[in-house]
Amino acid sequence: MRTEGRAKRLPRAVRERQIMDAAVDVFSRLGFHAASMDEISDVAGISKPMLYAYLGSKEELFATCIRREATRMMEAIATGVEPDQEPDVQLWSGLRAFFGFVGENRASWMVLHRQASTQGGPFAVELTDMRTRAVSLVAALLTQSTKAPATKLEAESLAAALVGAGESLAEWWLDHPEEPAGVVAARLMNLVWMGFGDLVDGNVWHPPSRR
Amino acid sequence: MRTEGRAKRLPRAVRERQIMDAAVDVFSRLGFHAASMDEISDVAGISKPMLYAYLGSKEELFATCIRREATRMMEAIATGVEPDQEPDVQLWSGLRAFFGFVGENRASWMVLHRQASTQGGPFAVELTDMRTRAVSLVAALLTQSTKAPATKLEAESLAAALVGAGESLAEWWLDHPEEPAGVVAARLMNLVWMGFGDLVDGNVWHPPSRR
DNA sequence: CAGTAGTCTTACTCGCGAGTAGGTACCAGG
DNA sequence: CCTGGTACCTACTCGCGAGTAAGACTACTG
Repeated sequence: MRTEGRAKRLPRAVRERQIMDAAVDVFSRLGFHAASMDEISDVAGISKPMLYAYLGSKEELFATCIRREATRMMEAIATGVEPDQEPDVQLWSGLRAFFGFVGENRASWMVLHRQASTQGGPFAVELTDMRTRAVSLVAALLTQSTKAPATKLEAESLAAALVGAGESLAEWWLDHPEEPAGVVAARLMNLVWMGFGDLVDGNVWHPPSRR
Repeated sequence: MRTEGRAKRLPRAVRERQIMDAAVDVFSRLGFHAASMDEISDVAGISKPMLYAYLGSKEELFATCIRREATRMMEAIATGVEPDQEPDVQLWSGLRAFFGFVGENRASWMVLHRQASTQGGPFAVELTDMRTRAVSLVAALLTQSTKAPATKLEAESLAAALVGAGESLAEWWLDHPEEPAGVVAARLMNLVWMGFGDLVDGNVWHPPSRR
């Protein structure tokens, strides 16, 4: 991963990108505390003072990583989802987009999910923000469905459970990469839409290919 | 939380308990890296060398905490679940036991879920062990249900999703402590057993009080 | 070609925290 | 009252990592 070519004297914007990429990589592998600024500057192929000059302190750098990756991910999902469709189709497209993103951005996902959630610092804010947006999205989807959950609290907690199920399944997926994204997404779709009760009886939810 | 009475010259077994309790408390609040041995010994009301004499290095201490709390939790669930019952009732009792434990042992839960899962060290083993046991438990429950998921992989991933949903909902619950454990458990039960599809149509799952 | 702005480096300081050396108090049993 | 053992302490060493001082090298601009 180490940058080799020693390409010298690059413009600031480019360097910042390189540094951010390196930081996400290192943070995802080691976690916030265990990651050292020396390691990050090393992976980025620059010296430490550059790092401080461009991205500030370690905490600032981490927060910036979170923000960037969270934005990337929410955009990926927003792009993938299809509004003005039946609730089940909306959920389905959202899940596909989510698992698609995780599959192609494992490091981003690890920084977001594992690292950010544990460090109680100013980062939790960024992360909680994104998670809240995701939960609200799902909660809105549930509420808009006819006789769905009554109270706001109920919808929110169900949405939290669903988001958590997605996160956890994504985590599991990291250990079983042989499965394609679509299959994993479909599985979760079936779980949350049909429920075990129906699955036990052999009733499954079909993707919109039949439409 | 600081131990005041300066009760002196206690037998080793008692001190070890105190130290473990203090360690779980500190680890849960600060995480593995940010927690210092000085802080732990301070909270436990003893000096650092005692800590090292009794519980070994920081890593050993942390691993011991994980093991103890994981065991406590799995025992709580095993005690709460009712085998030889219909699958839905088994799941229901398991969920109740789980949320009951988390509600009364927030610190234990945080150490287990947030801290242990992120530190890639030798702890992950302990934690993964427990999680695997939990997932296997659920997977077995699913497989034993008649026409349930075909492949082993499918059952496992669904179980992982369910366990994750539980973890996530427990996390959400920490921010909404006003809700009683039973309500939260019932909500998850409805989600995973009935699915949104049924919930949207107003079909809910009833706890076994009707039996 | 001097000046100025921006890129980039080596070589430090300094505090924090893991782990330890070397003791002191207290309680057995002889 | 001595002898050993166990509980317990103060006061260190020492490395690692965050953050910085001070300057060098390049490139554009007049």
